[in-house]
Amino acid sequence: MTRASTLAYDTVRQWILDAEVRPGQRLIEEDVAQRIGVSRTSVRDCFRRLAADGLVRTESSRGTFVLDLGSAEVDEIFQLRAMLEGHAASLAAVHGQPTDWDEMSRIADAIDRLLDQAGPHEDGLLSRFQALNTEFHQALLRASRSSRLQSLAKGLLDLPLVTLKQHGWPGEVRVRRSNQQHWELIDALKARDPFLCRLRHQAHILSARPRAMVAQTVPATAPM
Amino acid sequence: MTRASTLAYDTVRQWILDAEVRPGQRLIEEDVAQRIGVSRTSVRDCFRRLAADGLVRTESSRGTFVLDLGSAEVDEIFQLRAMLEGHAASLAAVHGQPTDWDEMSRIADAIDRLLDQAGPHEDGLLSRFQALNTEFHQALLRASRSSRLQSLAKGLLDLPLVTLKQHGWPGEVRVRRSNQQHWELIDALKARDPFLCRLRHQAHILSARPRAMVAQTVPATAPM
DNA sequence: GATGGGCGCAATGTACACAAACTTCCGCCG
DNA sequence: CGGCGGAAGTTTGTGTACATTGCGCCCATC
Repeated sequence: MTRASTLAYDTVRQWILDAEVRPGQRLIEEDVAQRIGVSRTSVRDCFRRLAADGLVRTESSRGTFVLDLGSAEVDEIFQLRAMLEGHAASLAAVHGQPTDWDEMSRIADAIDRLLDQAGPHEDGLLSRFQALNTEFHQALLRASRSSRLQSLAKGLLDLPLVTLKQHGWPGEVRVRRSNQQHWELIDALKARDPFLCRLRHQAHILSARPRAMVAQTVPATAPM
Repeated sequence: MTRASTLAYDTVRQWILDAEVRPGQRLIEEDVAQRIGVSRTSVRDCFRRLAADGLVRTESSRGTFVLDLGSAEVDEIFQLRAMLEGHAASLAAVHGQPTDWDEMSRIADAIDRLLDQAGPHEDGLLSRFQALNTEFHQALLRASRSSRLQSLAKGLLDLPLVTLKQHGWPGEVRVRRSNQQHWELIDALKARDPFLCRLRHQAHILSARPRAMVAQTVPATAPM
């Protein structure tokens, strides 16, 4: 699993996240194997790992298909992320260390600098922001010191990325506001206020949710 | 993936849940393949699926090892279950159908009958109760009509089973009380009270948590 | 006697070949 | 003309053989 299988995994994963393969598209083992230059065995192995991540689904004897999320499902994922990462934020307020705040500050600063340096609408800006944003959220998860929670929430982080990419650049105003919320979370963490951390981070995540189809979910039972 | 691989998956999964292989034990692909009567290929496939379930972990080039949970991790899992399944309960109160209540009632009734029929301490009673109990919780998850939440929570259901088995039969009083809580949840679902459903089910799950090491977690930030 | 390096074995990782299954398309019958 | 059934082709599932890697033991040297 050291070389070929991991190469295949990284490659196909990037294809999916970069939308180089369409959502819902069928991936044929031999095609993928030839494109990457490894054997079908390794590709099958990589498909299993991607299936575990939820990035593809494999139907018995019928093929594996790239993740295709409806807007209702995207909304569902954001709700779950709000619940799980909100919990992580409150745990981080208690179990986190100053080095964790440093790490998160470093990433938030990188996002600020990215926005300052970047021109009006550079290509790849969205991808670089998403990468840093994901890093920030993962740093928070690590700070919670809860490995199970970490792996659960991590599994939800990447899923909506391909959908979000289709929405295009959300606009500098929204992105700056989002990073402002990152800094506010860091403040609450430093103050070691678990309740405030939970609420701020939940609000932050739900703010980033795409606007379509916010109805149909149940406000009264929103995650707390 | 239809025959051999699934056979291997079911078999090894049962080994783990029945504690026929020790937690932390290394599983050697060829040994397992010979014991089950399939090839190493299928066993590798089944290991990947078990790793996705979290029942084993595979270290690159070093082997796959049976899940071994410390008591702190078990407690962590129960906290997460309370949060996730509590949310599922509130969603079920809104999205659930009468057929769902029927299904859950059927299972709760089966648990009652199991306790009535069984003598003082029949062997395998614990396993049969755990099976029915898992069924009940899965029925609730289905009633939530949230596929993502369902798969997340389902992944946590089986994990502590092997540890719980080591604690032995919890006693008829506790089991009857647990099933009483099942009936109370069904009542709240029928009343379509999301908030009450969430609270009752969270309390139910935390009640079933093993007693050791309940400290070290953070009461003030308990999942809501 | 202890430590470090190299060699050998065992288990995993990879490739390829064969078998089973699903899909599709074409022909036949109603 | 339409629907159903079968056969061929494509794709996945499984088994086996080979390469690679990690680990431990043994021997040599200090």
